[in-house]
Amino acid sequence: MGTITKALELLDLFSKSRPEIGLGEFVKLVGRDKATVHRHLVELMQNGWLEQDPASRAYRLGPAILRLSAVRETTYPTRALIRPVVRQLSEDVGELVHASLLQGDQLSPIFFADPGRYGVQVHFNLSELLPLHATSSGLAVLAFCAPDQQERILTGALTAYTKATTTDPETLRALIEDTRQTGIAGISQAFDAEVASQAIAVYGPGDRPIGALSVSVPSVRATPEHRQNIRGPLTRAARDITRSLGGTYPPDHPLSRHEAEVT
Amino acid sequence: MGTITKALELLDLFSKSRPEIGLGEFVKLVGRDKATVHRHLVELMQNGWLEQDPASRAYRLGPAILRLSAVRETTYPTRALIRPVVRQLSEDVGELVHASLLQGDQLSPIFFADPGRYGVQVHFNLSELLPLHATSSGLAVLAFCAPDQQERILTGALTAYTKATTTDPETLRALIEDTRQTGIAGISQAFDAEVASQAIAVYGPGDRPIGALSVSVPSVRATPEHRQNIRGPLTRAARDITRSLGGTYPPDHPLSRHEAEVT
DNA sequence: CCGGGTTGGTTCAATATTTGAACCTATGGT
DNA sequence: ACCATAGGTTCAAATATTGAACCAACCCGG
Repeated sequence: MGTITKALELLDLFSKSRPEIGLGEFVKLVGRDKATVHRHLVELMQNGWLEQDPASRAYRLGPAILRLSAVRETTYPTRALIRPVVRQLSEDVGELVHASLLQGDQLSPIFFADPGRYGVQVHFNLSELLPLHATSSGLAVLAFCAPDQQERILTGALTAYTKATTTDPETLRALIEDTRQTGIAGISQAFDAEVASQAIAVYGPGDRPIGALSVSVPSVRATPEHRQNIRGPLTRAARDITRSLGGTYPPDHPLSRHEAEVT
Repeated sequence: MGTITKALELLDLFSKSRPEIGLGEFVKLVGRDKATVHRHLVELMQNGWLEQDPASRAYRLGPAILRLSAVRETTYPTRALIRPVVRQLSEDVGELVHASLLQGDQLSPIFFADPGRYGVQVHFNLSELLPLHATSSGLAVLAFCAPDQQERILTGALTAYTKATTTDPETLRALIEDTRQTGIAGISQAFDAEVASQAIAVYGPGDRPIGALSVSVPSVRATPEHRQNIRGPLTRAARDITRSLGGTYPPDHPLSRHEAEVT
């Protein structure tokens, strides 16, 4: 692992629930030497990627991030393109919908919408990275991503988030095979014990998925009929996103065949 | 310069006018070896900070940025706090107003507002970094920043953006001294030949400025009266921002004295 | 006001990582 | 078929990174 990756990992530790991190906490979280971590923090700070609270001495994300995210969104407005589709789908199926983009070996959620219709609704925490092996979005991507990446995930550490998380590589391979057949990944209670979700990969100009679109349903409402009713709108929405990102579904993906659309 | 800084410099090259950069272009821009640059690009890409267009092979900013900027804004909404003040000030003075945050030895603009009132209006390009020595915002920060940073800037390369840019360290020192007296930095035609601007530093919890608030006027309208009329609202707006960011003006800044308010 | 615990930060020799000249490959133009 | 250009790779040499030990400041109970 190179120095750059180590430094970027430090940045990835930030999230909504952990917006400020002290030196000691960093050390605990990444398990590297204090001197090393400190040097990295200082270098990130000098470049505006972090700033330090003068009082608590804790570090938080710096202004460099803001500028670059503005650059990315004005020149390549993925988020803006995805937003209306996610909103609409959420309305249509009456459930929480979120879209995320592949970032290394994890998924980075970039937008979610909650119809706010039922009393019970899935709560979604934007700004936490999602694992590929324990979420339907992850599975949707994993099933069609580069073979070496798939292998890396399957042979790597498979964290169990709930009792139902699949941590056996072979079982996971079977799930991947299913997903490759239908194009739709379905997972229940593997990341959150109360949630069942379905997801479809979305593509950009390349022939590998760049992310996924997912519908999450509280387990109590996850009947086979409800799940079935979601598939049509989900498929159409995923197609929309892929199209507006300038992508197409490659031959190895079921959605490349028009007649395969689930209705 | 450490590896991390080198990699982050690559990211900083992106801007609205340069949203995609190829390997060769990177090499020209940073003047480092192709192999080095490539290794850095790959590492940034593996972490989701860059992505590569499959067709053109050019690199662009990746989704990691989006997530982190969301984290920063939800937990420490600088941009959201600054936005209304910039808008209001722009309305009040009828000119382009922008706020930027110190990022290393440059300023990163984070918001601007244009009243859209006159026919001639300063055009502002968000998402380009601003130099400290050639902009009023920069001067406002430079006058009150850490001595070693000031020294580094003054003794470093002072790029001339126009014929009027101050590139002599001693002249710059005099400008800094002026700014320290009044708290307001004024510069004409030093960065853009058609623009004169005034700026005031803004502070966070620490005792060094974290950025600046600036009003830009087209040279043709920059009469002494107009400039004078701007100072009051600008001072009040800068105070507002500093206050809402949890900061105060330190003793070495003229704005720390309440009676010093320009009216 | 003392002393022990905690957290942030620094040093410097040992060492692993980065570096870059040269090389390879693919693509597009003529 | 050729050359030019751009992206990408290799491996020995050089350099930057590393981490155990150390220092300093702060907090808190006695």
